[in-house]
Amino acid sequence: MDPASRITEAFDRLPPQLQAAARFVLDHPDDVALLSMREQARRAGVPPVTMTRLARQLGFGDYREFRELHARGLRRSPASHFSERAGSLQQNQKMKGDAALAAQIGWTVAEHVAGSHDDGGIATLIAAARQIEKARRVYFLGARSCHSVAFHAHYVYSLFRDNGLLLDGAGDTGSDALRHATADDVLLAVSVAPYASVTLERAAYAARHRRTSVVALTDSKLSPIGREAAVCLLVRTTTPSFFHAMTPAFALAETLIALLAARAGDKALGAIRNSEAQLDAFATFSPSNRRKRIP
Amino acid sequence: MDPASRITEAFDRLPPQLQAAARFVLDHPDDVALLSMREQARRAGVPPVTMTRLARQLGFGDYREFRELHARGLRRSPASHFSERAGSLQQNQKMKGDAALAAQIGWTVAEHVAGSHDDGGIATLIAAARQIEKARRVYFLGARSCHSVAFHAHYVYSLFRDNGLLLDGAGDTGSDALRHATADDVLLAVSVAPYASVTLERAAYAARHRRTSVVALTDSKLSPIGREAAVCLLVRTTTPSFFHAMTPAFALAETLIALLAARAGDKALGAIRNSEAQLDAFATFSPSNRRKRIP
DNA sequence: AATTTTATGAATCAAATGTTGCTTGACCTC
DNA sequence: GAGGTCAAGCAACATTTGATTCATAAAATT
Repeated sequence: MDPASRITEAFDRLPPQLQAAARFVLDHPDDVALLSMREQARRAGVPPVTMTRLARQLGFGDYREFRELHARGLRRSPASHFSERAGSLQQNQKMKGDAALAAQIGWTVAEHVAGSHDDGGIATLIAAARQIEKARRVYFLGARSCHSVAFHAHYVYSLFRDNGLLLDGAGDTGSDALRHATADDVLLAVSVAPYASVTLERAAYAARHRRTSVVALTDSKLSPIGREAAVCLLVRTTTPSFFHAMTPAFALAETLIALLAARAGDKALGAIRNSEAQLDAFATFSPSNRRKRIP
Repeated sequence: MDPASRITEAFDRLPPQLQAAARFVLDHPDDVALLSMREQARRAGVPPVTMTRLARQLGFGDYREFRELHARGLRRSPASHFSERAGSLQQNQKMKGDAALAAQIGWTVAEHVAGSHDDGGIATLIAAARQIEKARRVYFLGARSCHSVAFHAHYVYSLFRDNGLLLDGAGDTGSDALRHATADDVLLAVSVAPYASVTLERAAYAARHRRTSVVALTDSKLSPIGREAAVCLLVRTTTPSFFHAMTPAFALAETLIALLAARAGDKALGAIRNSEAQLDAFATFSPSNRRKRIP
């Protein structure tokens, strides 16, 4: 529950000194997260113990708990929706071992997905869409763990545009097409740590020698590819598991393509009908339960 | 001056370890203000000294100075304490057109990811893991939009097990390997609407003629492939966008593989070190900022 | 090849943090 | 007035924090 309302609710039942502390907390919630507890006590004009007691009185085990709740409200990407749910679920059910791990992975990733779609994320998403829309040709590049992302983006993109090219030819011919890249083209490059060398080399080649604008889908502005890029789509990849997660990158790529389709409007719709007809002719999909949307 | 721009400006002149620290700071500015310096160092994967040195290098006398600059950017204006950040909702409504769509997609998908990791989801996830663990061989199958999911699952799986096989040979030889499938094998088949015919045919062949158990990653227990399956991992694919989302399926697959790695414990760890060594020999990854986990 | 310079992490240090135990004093009840 | 309860604060505590020192390793320079 929101700590502020918890305080106001309990305020009247508090002894005078605790009320003084509570008032300070209520008036300076940011300080609770940013200052040391002793410093808060100093400013509130109470001895440090009082702060401890306040937290305890409000039902927290720790002052750390209390502080972290305030910190969560302060963070700029407050996607905390999922981890909150995680906490309660886990306490209720006392998941153990594998189940707990799996659950934590799921919630963390969900949070990362939501987090990459915050205001800043969407702004860059739109910037990327603009770049791609005016491109003569769009190259999709991603190696190893990032390959699936590039592949999928290209696949869906190709359902409504015919100027997309996936750079993954067999026999190391993957990037031959880049030889014909121009300054009017866009390279959508996917690369998160650990950064596959091929991707970096090819993106650098495209950017420097072909003057192609690079839209990077990566994990940091300062990643090798982020520095090369005109637009930088950022995602988190950390998880409690052994590996890092590609799901957030996948999600952002998917949204980007959906955004492009939406912006193309009827044009995209017509193209998709076209694709459907062609795929029908090949009996690509099972006839039962046919849906409207292809991918 | 803005610490972020000060970092990007000085980044190139920094030694590698300081760059690692700088990256963390730039990627997690909130954490700089809210976490202890040592904790930041831990998360950045550098010793605590490095953080001190970074602050000093950037022209701050103290780490405290550095942190306080970040804290200042975090503080809310006094007025907003009471409106309690109804921000996210309001902003969503203020958003228009593309931005609103993108935000909604992100939110919906995040919800689906979290939803597929609920109690039931995790139970089946563990059931699937059990099946796979005792398998002689594990086949990965997914066509079209589901290909990326199968590909990624196989890629990560192969980092610590050598009995995985991706069914996607060129020239329509994709499923020749299934001819040697046995009842001791498992087929992980990914198939969501609209269901690609190849996947269904091949899964049916494996299940009926080879007696191979099928673990299905699909959108309904009643989907063509769900009825064939021994274990059924379910995901939602609906979005407000034109297409349906593959991200939830991707996420669940990723968790499944992570779960397998975790359950394998040290065995998996050793195998991964092995993979790392081999990839190092081929200089697969960029040496800068090497992280611990591969995929 | 030799020498200087730079980069890095382990060990160490004093300062601070949050907590606990104990004491004091006020107020109430019987 | 004795006994009890509750607030409140002091002092000591083990931890943790951020900084410093020093030895070694790696680059750059001569």
